[in-house]
Amino acid sequence: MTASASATAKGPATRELILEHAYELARVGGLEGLSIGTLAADVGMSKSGVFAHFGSREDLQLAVLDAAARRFMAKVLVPALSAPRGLPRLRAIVEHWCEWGREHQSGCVLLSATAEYDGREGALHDAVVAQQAGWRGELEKAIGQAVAAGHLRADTDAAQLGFEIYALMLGLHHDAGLFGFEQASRRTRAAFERLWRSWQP
Amino acid sequence: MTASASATAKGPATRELILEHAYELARVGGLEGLSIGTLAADVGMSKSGVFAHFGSREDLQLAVLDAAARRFMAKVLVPALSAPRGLPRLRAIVEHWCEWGREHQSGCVLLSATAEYDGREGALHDAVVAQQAGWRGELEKAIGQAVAAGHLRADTDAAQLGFEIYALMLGLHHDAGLFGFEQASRRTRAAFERLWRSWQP
DNA sequence: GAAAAGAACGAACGGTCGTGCTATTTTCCG
DNA sequence: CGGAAAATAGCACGACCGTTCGTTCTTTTC
Repeated sequence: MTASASATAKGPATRELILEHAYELARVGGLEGLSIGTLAADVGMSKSGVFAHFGSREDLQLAVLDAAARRFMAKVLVPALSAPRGLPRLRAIVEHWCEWGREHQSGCVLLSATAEYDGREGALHDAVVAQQAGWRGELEKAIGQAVAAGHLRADTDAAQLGFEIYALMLGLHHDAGLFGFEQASRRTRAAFERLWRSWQP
Repeated sequence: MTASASATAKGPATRELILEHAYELARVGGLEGLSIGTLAADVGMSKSGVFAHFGSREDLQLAVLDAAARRFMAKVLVPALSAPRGLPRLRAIVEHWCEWGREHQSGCVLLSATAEYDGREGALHDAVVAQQAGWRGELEKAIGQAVAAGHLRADTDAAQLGFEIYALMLGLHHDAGLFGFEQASRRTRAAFERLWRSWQP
């Protein structure tokens, strides 16, 4: 086959299918717990068939991490962009983020990846840092717009507020996994109301 | 050897030595990444020699988790008990907790364990939940004393404040691992000052 | 329809995993 | 010092790991 283009080639399609299964497996076992044999059995393929789509296990893990990041952006950031700039959009981000947390009680690839790789070095560590820094940047951008719109105090430190928002979401995920989502969700919402209030102009 | 008691028997002593090495290894690789072979090489013993001290890998992991919990209590809670009850003690807990975070940038067994086991079931999951619930209980107890002493608002919800404190410490650990401890520490302290202020009577 | 390319398979490799079993060494008490 | 008991080593096992290689089946292109 040369480069002519039917609707969809077979290769990329199954690669996507594999990534979908891998994503689900990694949610429970983390990227470190993801094994090619288990993944192949889950997809219904041979080990070598799966392996051929990624040059190595590390490349597979990188691809799963990237897929997770794209999903997160599509589920949390993109829908919030339809809310008006400023505090409404910030609230929308948090809202969709909580929903993401509800759907990922069994584990979130992005979070487990930070726990798995923050102490080591290598391509995965770098990718995790880049992903986290990118998302934090988006968050701070939305905060900056809320400041510019006068919805938050003019002397708001975007990085500081971004940290506190992120910390609350970490708390949600942590407590949801251990003590149940409903209780954790209630406390998170209460904390956010206090947070918004204390940064309002 | 029967049950008579010299100063220290050999067995428990090397068991403790093994646990020390295992704890350090688990800080980096997590409890899931802890392997008996690597541990044995690290201690300078044979695999079977190490293995004999714990009936199984799972028992080893449980022992490491327990050792981590005892260390945490000894480093964070116990020293804070010498501060007077109420807000001073609460602040002391946070202070020693931050110090713990500084010494555990490369990874904390207790936190990685929650990430590794919160979605599964089994003895380790149960142990993690018990440990986390126990610590949260201690935290809420200290909060309750601060309320009783009039250092915090009388209508303070101890569980809610406990959640928010814990969330900030999660934020510290997260950001310290990814972006450096100093920056994360500054933001955590700033957040805590705001937090205390917003719950003061 | 022949030829070329792509995709998946199956078997095998060297390693490491956790876990048994049997010796051998070390420790401790009388 | 001697003998029981505890501690450690050595070895082997089956299972799984990531990876490589040659083969086969399917699809596309000429």
